[in-house]
Amino acid sequence: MARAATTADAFNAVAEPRRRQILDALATGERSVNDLVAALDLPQPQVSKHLRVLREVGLVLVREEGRRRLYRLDGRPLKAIHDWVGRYERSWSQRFDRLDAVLADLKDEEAEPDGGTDDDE
Amino acid sequence: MARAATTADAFNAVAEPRRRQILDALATGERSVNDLVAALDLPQPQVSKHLRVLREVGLVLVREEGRRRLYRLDGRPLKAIHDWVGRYERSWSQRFDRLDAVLADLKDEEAEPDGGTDDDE
DNA sequence: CCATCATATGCCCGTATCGGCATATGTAGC
DNA sequence: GCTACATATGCCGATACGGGCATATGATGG
Repeated sequence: MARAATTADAFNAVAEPRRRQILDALATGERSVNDLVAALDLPQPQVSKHLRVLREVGLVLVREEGRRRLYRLDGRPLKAIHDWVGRYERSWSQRFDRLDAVLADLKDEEAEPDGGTDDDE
Repeated sequence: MARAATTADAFNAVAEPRRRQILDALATGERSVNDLVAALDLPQPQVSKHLRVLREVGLVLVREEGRRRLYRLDGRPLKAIHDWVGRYERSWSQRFDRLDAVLADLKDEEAEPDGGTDDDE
């Protein structure tokens, strides 16, 4: 089977650093391919290929203007990532550490009703 | 070169759905490998391999208890993802749509000072 | 119509993936 | 020590990636 296609979903598409760079560059607004080539200092074919992936997962939209193509960000597919990752916020935010400790203690008590080390608070 | 290693960073590690499932299962608390095997209905070697990847990027911690290994979530590496994705929140949140439209209009005016279609808003 | 600019595709390579299966390592208990 | 359990590792095949480079497609202007 191998790894899931990069076009499988936003998670895979965005795992590639260059693709994130492209999105970052597009955050300011519409840009042509050549614009991006200059901004990211990458060979043009690569940029086009990365844009293809981003387009297939719906992260960018294209608009044709004369002979150039203007790419535009569409971050909606990122919401899924944000939502999923957001569920773990407690696990890095100091703000939730105390709560987690309490929950862990409660779980321990469930498992061992006789209570073990009753480390304070 | 090929795709970046799955162990390159949290972005790549988490792009794999099964690994997300594992993290989800660990969100409740520590679990042994066999626990996860049962919960996810996956062959044990696969679970072990996925756990290896998650460990290498620091998303899980292990604790040895007798002959079993208890894995525990450590979501800190997810913060980078959350931070990056968070910068795009405006692009999916309705809350920011109006602001974006205004910004886009401003940009258009910059580009075409003679004004084009002045579709009201 | 022909040359030029802008972008997309195609092909080759080396690499690392994930899945499946067998097996190695390691611990527990008799 | 040997057997059973728990987990990790190794090897295989298939796949598709990302980079490099050449080239096709497409639109513009003379």
